[in-house]
Amino acid sequence: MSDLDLRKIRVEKLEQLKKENIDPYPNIYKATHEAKTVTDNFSDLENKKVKVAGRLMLMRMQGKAGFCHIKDSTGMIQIYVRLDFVGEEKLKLFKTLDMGDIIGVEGEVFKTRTEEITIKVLDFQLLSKSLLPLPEKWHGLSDIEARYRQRYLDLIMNDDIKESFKIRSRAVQFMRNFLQEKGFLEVETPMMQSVYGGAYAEPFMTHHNALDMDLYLRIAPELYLKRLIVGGFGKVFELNRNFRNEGISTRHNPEFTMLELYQAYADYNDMMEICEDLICSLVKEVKGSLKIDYQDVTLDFKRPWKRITFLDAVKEYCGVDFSKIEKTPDVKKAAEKAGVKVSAKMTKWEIINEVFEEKVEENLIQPTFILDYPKELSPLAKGKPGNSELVERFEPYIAGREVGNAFSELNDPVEQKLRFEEQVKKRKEGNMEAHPMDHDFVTALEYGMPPTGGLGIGVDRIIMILVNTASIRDTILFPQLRRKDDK
RNA sequence: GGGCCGCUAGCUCAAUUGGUUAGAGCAACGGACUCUUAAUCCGUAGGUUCGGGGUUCGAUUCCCUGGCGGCUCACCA
Repeated sequence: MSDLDLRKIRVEKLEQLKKENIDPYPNIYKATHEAKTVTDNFSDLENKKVKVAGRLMLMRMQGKAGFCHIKDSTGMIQIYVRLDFVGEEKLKLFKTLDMGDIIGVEGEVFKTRTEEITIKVLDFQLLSKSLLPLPEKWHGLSDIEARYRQRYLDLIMNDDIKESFKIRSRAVQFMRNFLQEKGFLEVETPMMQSVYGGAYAEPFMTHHNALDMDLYLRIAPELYLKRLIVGGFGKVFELNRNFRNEGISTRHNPEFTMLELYQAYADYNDMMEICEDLICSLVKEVKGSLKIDYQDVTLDFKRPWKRITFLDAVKEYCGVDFSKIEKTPDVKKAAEKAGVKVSAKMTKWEIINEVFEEKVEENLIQPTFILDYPKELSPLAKGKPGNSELVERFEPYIAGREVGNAFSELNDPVEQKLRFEEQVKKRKEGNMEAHPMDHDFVTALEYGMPPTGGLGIGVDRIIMILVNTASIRDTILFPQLRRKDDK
């Protein structure tokens, strides 16, 4: 039977209901209890009247009586409908109901012979007629594409995905509370920017008609948050969406959630402390332990996490000590010898970074801080004293993936301007991910920004670990998909 | 964007080397059934096999092309 036929039958039922003056979509129903509160408080509620509302998920009718399960936001509960209790009219009406219909039931709480907590229905009301059949009750909805495109069906049928999004909500809430308790002020800065910056990425472009001006969706809030530090806020954070116009993968969605925080009179060591504290507290809160299973490994978040410099990490996993190699051609030779492909126009630090990505990242399973990155690749970070080529920057890695980025913020306006100019030069050479010049940001720095530490954490990637999924799509309710024409 | 894999009834899945009229369970419809648990039993109906083209006496199956998805590589930091 095609879905149109199935729908037609239900539409006819709908018409019939209207003929009988039954509103299939009444405005309100006041339930007194949720499914879980009934099952959790049976001893108090036994033989008492309750009103519960939910979606019909299972029906076992046997002529003049029947058991069904309804599901509300808290879970499932069994209901028992019987001719003796509801009368002939209502039983007839009940039999016309379909799985997926949303009903409100009023009745007494009892236990069946098999000890299942059940509501003996004395009266019920249809609250919303469902016109389309639900997926199969046993296997549910497993088609991955359908689960993303019709997430509502996924949520109705698959309790585990619903649980994942509850965890996500709790985690985000936890991060906000954690930071607010530490004195950080949550702020909101522009998502539509005329100059974008704060990360290496291509932006989405849009246009404001009244101003007749192109705008970019932000790739990061960084430069605005630092303006706020200039303005005198001591601790700020923003937890919201970023947009990057790049490939989609199990680890990338075009819009994703980022936490960025900035603290005046702090440096990257302070950020490391906050990062460790935040993530460990979060893991403990959500998972109840600092040791958790993720895919096929066990992650141990016990503090302190491993700390190793960028160059030492390359040395450890690739066997080459690039700190001892000065000239670009020699760096290139060493990289190629290590089996890393490099192109002719790459600079020394781009090559070493390539080696890091190829050889090191996949090994960083346990929570690890990689410290002291190349200055050339970190145009917003402050230099490391005593080394002209490195900056005070770290990235936390978990399960082989970069989950954040932090540094002692560059607050020297003259140097910042030079760094931007280097970026602009790279752009002209064809690197479209390089930063554009942001004159106003430099101006802000010229008024003076205190020494500041900043930290960014990829929220979706942290959630992936908490809900043990290999795909970022399982942490985003409506992941981006290619448009599919209906009909 | 490249490579590999997938797409069959509303859902979950079958269909022999290319061979009758594409099957089954659930859902639906009709009937029986007043403590069921994926309720059971009897019966009925339901298909653009992702779209288009080709090869063939014959295509769900083979070829070409397009669509969508998954994994992966690239881009991404």
